[in-house]
Amino acid sequence: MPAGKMTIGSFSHMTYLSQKALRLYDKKGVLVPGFKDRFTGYRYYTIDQIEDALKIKVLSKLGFGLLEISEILRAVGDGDDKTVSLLISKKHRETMEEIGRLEKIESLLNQKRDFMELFEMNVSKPVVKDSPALRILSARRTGTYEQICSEISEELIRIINSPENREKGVRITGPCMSLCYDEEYRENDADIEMAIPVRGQVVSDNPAYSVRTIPACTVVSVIYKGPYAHEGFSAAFGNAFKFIAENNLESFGPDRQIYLNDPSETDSKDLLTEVQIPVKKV
Amino acid sequence: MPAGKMTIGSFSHMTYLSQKALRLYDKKGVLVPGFKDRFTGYRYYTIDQIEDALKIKVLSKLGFGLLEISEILRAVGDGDDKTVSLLISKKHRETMEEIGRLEKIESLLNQKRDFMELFEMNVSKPVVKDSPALRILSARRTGTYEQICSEISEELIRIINSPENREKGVRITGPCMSLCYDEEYRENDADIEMAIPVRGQVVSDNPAYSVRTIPACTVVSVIYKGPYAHEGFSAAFGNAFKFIAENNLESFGPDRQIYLNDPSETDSKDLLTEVQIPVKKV
DNA sequence: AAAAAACCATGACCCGGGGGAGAGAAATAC
DNA sequence: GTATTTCTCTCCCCCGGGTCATGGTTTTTT
Repeated sequence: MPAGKMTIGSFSHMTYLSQKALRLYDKKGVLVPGFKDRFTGYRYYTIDQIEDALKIKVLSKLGFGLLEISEILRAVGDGDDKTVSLLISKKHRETMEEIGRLEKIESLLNQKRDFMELFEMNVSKPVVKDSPALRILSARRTGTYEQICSEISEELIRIINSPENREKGVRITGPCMSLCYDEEYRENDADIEMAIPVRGQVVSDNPAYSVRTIPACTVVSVIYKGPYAHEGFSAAFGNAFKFIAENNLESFGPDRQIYLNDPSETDSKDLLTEVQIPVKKV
Repeated sequence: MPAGKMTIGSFSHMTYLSQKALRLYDKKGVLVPGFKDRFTGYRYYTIDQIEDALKIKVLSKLGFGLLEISEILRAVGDGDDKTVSLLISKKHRETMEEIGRLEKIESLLNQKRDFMELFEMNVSKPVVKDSPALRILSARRTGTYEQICSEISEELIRIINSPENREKGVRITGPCMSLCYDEEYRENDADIEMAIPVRGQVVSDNPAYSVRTIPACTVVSVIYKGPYAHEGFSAAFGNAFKFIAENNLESFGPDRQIYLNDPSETDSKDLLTEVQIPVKKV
């Protein structure tokens, strides 16, 4: 019965598991050495454990985590085939999903070889997120986009910067935004509410400009970079609605555009706009 | 100029990057907030940084590490297209390799659905490793496997356990092994050296049994589980030699079989044997 | 002006090990 | 019997954040 027990080094040599890994398995209880010197802490493995080690190695290469490996080994020991095959098919599913994810990445990397293009992508991917309730000062009007935006936003700033409101601690709490009430996109005669998030009691001499709170809601959001009057801008909407359709969502309520930087002091090609489309929760 | 700077929370909302991630990026220097309150430690981001954040997010989703992302952003800033495309193609390669690896795993998981089969695999994958020099007590003889093994190993144990050698501190330092000098596998008339690793000065009354040191060498190794007289055993050799051929290695010198557990006290189906085939270094 | 709510900060643990430091133990050599 | 080499031990940092926990700040509400 030569070498009934082995040190971690020789066990490592036999199983092709690193000493580091073996120590970890010991700590995690996945593979605890048969003997352990109380005083020196030395680990001594038995020959029987080679088998377990080989199993662990196989499972590990297959992508199972240590916790799953422990479960599987226990289930195998108990003859619990159901648990085992459940874990297997779960891992199989996960692996296929991961492959799909990587394949998408691969095609992107392959396609955009010269890469700078990747950064020219001026429409981000659509994302579902929760938009908090906002207390806004706003006015709603019909006309062309440019007109309404410039007119109303000027007036909004004027109101907020009035001495009266300044004294009352009224302040802007977020970027300027517009809400579009049209069902379809229209160039002229758009029905638009221009708004700016505020804090404090706003006093307005113009009754068209009032404070209200838009409720929190779930939105599909894309960020667009570039001038307002660009194809990419509608592409942003396009992407968002495509995403909504693909995911069986239903949009409702006014779309929002949030002007993340100031048109008056930003080069138009660097403008950032977030498009938010409220959707019903799933 | 509404909201010239944002807290980490609103920046997180805009960029879809978690606060945790943003703090990490700050620490790693990948994306440092534009302003930072010296006393409270609060981070304030500027609108310009949204762009960087979006880039980082894209790169991160593509699988780049933070270090690589920093490099890319810097290179992009410097207009250093070469570095960028190098990093891209590197990542592309890595991604394809990863896909290949996962596809192999996927087919294994798919194929061995009922899984218990996976553990019935009684031949491990061939591996190249370095085998250390060993000081052995051995004898070489011609005959059938069974005969030689049982005869010689009995004698080896007898010699080592003799009172004389016991007193001199002679001890066994590893599992029993055999070296096969035949070019081809042969059932009868095999030329076999049976050996056992020892320590100390061994005294032998039989000149056929002598101590020598087999040199360290590189070997291809497979571990086989099961009875010696099983198909799987030759499968182990088969796997190993296939592996050697596939990797353009050249085998030389006697093959070794290492008997990891004791035949006399182990059920034959649980026997573990390591097959080592010395190969020339590449 | 005080109380409450929301927000932000740091820090530690988790995955699965690789890499390395410094100290103690075991084997070999003389 | 001693000295040297070789093992082995534990402890800490690294990847890229998710997930608490605890405590300070800011904003909002009353």
